[in-house]
Amino acid sequence: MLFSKNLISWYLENKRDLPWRSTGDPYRIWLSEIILQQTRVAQGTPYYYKFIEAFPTVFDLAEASEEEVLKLWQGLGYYSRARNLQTAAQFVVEDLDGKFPDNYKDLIKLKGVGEYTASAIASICFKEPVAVVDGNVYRVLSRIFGIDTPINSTEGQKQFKEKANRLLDRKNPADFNQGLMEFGALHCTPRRPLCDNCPFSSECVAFNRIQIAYLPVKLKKQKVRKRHFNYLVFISEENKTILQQRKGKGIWQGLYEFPLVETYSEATAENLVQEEAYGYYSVPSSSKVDLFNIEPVVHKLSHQHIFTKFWIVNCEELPQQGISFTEAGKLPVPVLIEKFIDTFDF
DNA sequence: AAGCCGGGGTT
DNA sequence: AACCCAGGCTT
Repeated sequence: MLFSKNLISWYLENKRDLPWRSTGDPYRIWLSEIILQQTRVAQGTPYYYKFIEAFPTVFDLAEASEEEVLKLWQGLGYYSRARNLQTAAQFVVEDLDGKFPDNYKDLIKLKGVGEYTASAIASICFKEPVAVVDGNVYRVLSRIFGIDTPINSTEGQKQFKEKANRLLDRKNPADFNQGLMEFGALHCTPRRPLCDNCPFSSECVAFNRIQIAYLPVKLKKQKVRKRHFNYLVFISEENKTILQQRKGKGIWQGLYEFPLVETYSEATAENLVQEEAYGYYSVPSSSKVDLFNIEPVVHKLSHQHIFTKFWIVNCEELPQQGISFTEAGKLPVPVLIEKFIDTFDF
């Protein structure tokens, strides 16, 4: 009780003025929460404005094409969020008569809405007493209460969820939840938290034991996979090129890229031609292949490092249907491709 | 339970 | 280079 009271008063004095804090519209809160999944406020905010402008209501979003949504989402990453966003919007319009769900149980049925997001929307928009547990909450609670169960273990998730729900101010879950996250984002930060000016320092277990650096506990780190991508940048005499859509599983699903030859190690012009001979792409024998970048471009994802070579293929006619560079610029592409296009400057 | 899914900021 | 970010889905 004292904890929640202190927390909420800290929040009311220190909270940032963010665009989604001036609305009670569950559609807008939902949109902001999806955008902010694993994404910093500073990175997500421009996208929030773009989406609200392009799709002021859930009906507008439901009617858009998937390509339009992906193009607006371009650069934000985790593209399944964009696809799920639209699936959920269409579900709300077609199955719920355009009325957004107003409780946790129904919210979590939406594609892309998990325990965290359902709790956030339910508490913020409808004052339902359900505690959120995100990265901030793990950090703040583990430190103040000295909980050293790994936050990415099943036991840890259960434990932190129970703790948050016991602490929750059931009369004001909106400010409690946002306050806990805001406190983690602004004050109890991962590195160098502001302990000398902390309203909880007298009771904080980590501070009293000088163990801030050791909490929260997180199990192992995933090792990074290294991949070698070779993009064939076709350029015809008509100044057209080839982009194709990534399908199936894996990264960048639904986005467009140049024809890709992936190799197990760094490719040379010789073995690249051999790879092609295996039937991926037929490069017209009359065409000239030039390596654009001597040193591979390293594109780093959280779980993969992609070493990339761009091969310029000048040819009279394209081996398949091509598009102009102007059209290519309108398609959603990974940041890796976007940066190349900007550099190459057709 | 573990693996996969982006891009960028911070240290 | 490692860690983290208003996590969720698939296997």
